[in-house]
Amino acid sequence: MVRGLMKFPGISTKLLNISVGSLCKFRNLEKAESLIIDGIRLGVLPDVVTYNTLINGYSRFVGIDEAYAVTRRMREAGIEPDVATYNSLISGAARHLMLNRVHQLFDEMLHSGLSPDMWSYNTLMSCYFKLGRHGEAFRILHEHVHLAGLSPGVDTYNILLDALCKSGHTDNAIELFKHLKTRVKPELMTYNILINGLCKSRRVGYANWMFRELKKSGYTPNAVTYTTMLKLYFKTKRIEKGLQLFLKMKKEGHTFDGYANCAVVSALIKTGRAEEAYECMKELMRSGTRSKDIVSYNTLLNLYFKDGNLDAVDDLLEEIELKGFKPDDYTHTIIVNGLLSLGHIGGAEKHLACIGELGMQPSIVTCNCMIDGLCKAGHVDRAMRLFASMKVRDEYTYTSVVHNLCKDGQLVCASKLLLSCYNEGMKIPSSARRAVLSGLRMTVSNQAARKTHIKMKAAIECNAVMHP
DNA sequence: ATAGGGTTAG
Repeated sequence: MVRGLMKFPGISTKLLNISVGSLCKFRNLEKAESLIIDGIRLGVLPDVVTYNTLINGYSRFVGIDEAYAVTRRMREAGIEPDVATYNSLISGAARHLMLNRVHQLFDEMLHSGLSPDMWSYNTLMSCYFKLGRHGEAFRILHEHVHLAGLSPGVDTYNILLDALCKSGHTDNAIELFKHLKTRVKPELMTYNILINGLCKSRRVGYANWMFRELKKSGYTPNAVTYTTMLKLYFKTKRIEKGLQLFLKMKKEGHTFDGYANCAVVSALIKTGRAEEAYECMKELMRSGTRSKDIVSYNTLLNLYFKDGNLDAVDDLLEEIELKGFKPDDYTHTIIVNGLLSLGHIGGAEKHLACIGELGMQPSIVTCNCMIDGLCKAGHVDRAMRLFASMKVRDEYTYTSVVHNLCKDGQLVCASKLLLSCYNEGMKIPSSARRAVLSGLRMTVSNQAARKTHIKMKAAIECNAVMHP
């Protein structure tokens, strides 16, 4: 291949870059590097683009240190890194949320006399957003971007909109959308981000409005748009409408990657339609290898568990390992929850322990399932021990514990936990409050307990006014 | 750099 390049001096480096680019794209970094070395031997000199391509590959697929090591080799070859080099390194560090590293690279870039561009700042801002540090992200936009004389592009707005939506500030997102339309042309992605954010916060009317805006602006909805709408239908219990949309998606070729299938299957499982779920899952597994990822395996695993098909579960777990997919938090939750719902309490506890042995930390969702399952199997004491050991808990943890303590007659404990939720501003469904109050209302013979109950009731009712 | 799928309580 390289010998061929020799025949075309001048364009040979361009051809080298194209080859290096496609090798890097398919994670073939060693081959890309040896191609560069062969090239040098034969007089085809790599340029800054060649090295940037390689650095980008290392940064994406290997690691930030390995990517950085290439910049040294680059300098040795007499080529100085440019802004694109640093942007690749920065995005690698940002992907792993290594904020210190990101800042270090910014400093180094400035010291080399290079100015960060809009892409650099976009990466920095998205890193701050992912860390939940919105204030600092906006500070970068207002102070650094404008100071540098840069102006936000549509991609900057996309990042801002997504962050606003995901943090629940959908009103601000809508305002920002109206503003950005006066400055840049929204992309299809811009609409998709907004529709998704509006759907997730149940702003159905606005979501439909944005969908119409999308079509008015001349774009055609894509697989992402439709999958988002599909989820909205399922969430609002419009199963038939969702299934109709899925049919349309299939006809128009929007189900190639299996995303929609997974959404449909899990909706069918939840509504007890296992037969149809199997049918839909079969379509997914028949299609290209691209759609068989850990998410589709998790979906299928959940289906087998909900169907009580433990033999199929075993086979599937073996297949997952054989194919080299790595079980994630969802996989473990599905296993623990599946075992619990089939009455295999000991098996679930064993699996929970084995997560730690695999070097992973059981997720909060997995623990929530375990707590709920233990309670329902009558082991409230064991559940409360796990509850006590959890460093972070969410509304699922508390809702489950409060309900189960009520059922177990531990009303004072349930009341205290419920009150602590109100104090922390946690959103607890009103059903939990009703359970506690009706428990407390039951007459107790013991005079002291009765007094405590009355006090608890008063405190909870007082909170009910402030947290309806 | 930025969009969609899979797990839990009532």
